[in-house]
Amino acid sequence: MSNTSLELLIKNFKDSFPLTTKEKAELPLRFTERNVKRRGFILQSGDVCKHFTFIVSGCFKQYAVDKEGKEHNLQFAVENEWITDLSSFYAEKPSGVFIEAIEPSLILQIKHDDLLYLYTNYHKFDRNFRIIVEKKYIDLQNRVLQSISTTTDERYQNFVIEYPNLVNRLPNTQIASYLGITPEFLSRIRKGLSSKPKP
Amino acid sequence: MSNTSLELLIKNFKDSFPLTTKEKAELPLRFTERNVKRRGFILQSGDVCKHFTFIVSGCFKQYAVDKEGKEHNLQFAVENEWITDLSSFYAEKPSGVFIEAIEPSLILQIKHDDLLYLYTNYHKFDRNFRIIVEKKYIDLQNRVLQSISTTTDERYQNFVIEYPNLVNRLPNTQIASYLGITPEFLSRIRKGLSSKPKP
DNA sequence: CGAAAATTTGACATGACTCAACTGGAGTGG
DNA sequence: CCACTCCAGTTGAGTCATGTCAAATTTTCG
Repeated sequence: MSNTSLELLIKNFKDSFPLTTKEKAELPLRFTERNVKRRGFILQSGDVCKHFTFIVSGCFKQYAVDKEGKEHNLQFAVENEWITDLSSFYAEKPSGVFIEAIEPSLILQIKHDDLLYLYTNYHKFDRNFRIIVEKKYIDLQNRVLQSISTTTDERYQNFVIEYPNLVNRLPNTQIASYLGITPEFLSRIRKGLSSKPKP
Repeated sequence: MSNTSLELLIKNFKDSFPLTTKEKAELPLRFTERNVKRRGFILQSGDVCKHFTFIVSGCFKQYAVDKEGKEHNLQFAVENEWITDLSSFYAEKPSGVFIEAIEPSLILQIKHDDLLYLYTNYHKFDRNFRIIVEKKYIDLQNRVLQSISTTTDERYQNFVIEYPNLVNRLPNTQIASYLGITPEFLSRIRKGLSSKPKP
């Protein structure tokens, strides 16, 4: 594991509860560094999700594919964020989603058993991963709230405000999939058609 | 705290990681039992969410109110489940949601500081609350996936299959609010209009 | 029992999708 | 450097999904 990767990981934990020297020493033993090419997968539907992944650099999307073959983006994740399919990872059951690199990426991955080892032997990891998931839960809940209470316009505006960096990095097709609308309709929203009052 | 309440709480933890005798002894000291009338609030928008709540019996809804005064249900929770506004609870900031009893209910509540006390002094509570939130996260993610990938019909059908007990206990208005549709349209879905081919 | 809430229904308006065609860049190979 | 393809993005026309509003009916709960 490279030094810069390790430092970013330590810094990420530090934002919740800083690690002790002994805890820090575990990281290179338990995490594996890996390069992923653009369009590379770290999880495919049907496989068991074996890793909890920390993104050092790059960008990923997590999506499900419906019966008609359409992709539906569940989330994006960029550098200094975590991604996994929690449901598959903990239950060790086949996943229903894909996790794919949108950009060439550098990641640190920990296997299920190694994470359980950390949980069991160090109180702090239980705590820090509790907080990681809590933050993700809060994001998801805001998203659910938006999906049931706002117009599609507003949801797009909010996306632009909340993830300005993603708007530049992603094609609109991907954002449309995330918002649950067609690319054509997103195009019209962007043109401002739907917000114009009649002349 | 009554014995039956305590037993249900212990049993709830046991489904993740069973508590030791010492840990069990903390529960009556840290949790407070409370009766809530139908339509009673345990959290109102604008207030800080001070408790993590375990439901012994009864049923609650968590919802946000938009500018037009409409309610949007984020989640329901029944006996043997947990409910709080995580975002307000941990940040100790004013909440944007209400949590209201749909039925007369009996609950156990723990305050922020008491929960932090348990987290700090007993590894097991960090772990068990990590698992509680992970399960809720998985539910939410499935919900997001449905909202961006399925028709309204399917979402209602899934709701009926996944929460058969709730369908009996809740008025359809509440379910419509949860699904993000109008009560009128839900009524039509239930009539099967939207799936019927033309005569 | 009586008031308030929930449900259903009809007519109409609007949001959002589909499909097909067109535009305009970003590679790629000659 | 040009011609070509490929893909994201845009646009228009028609259609289906869902919302709005209003009224009639039923259910629920105090």
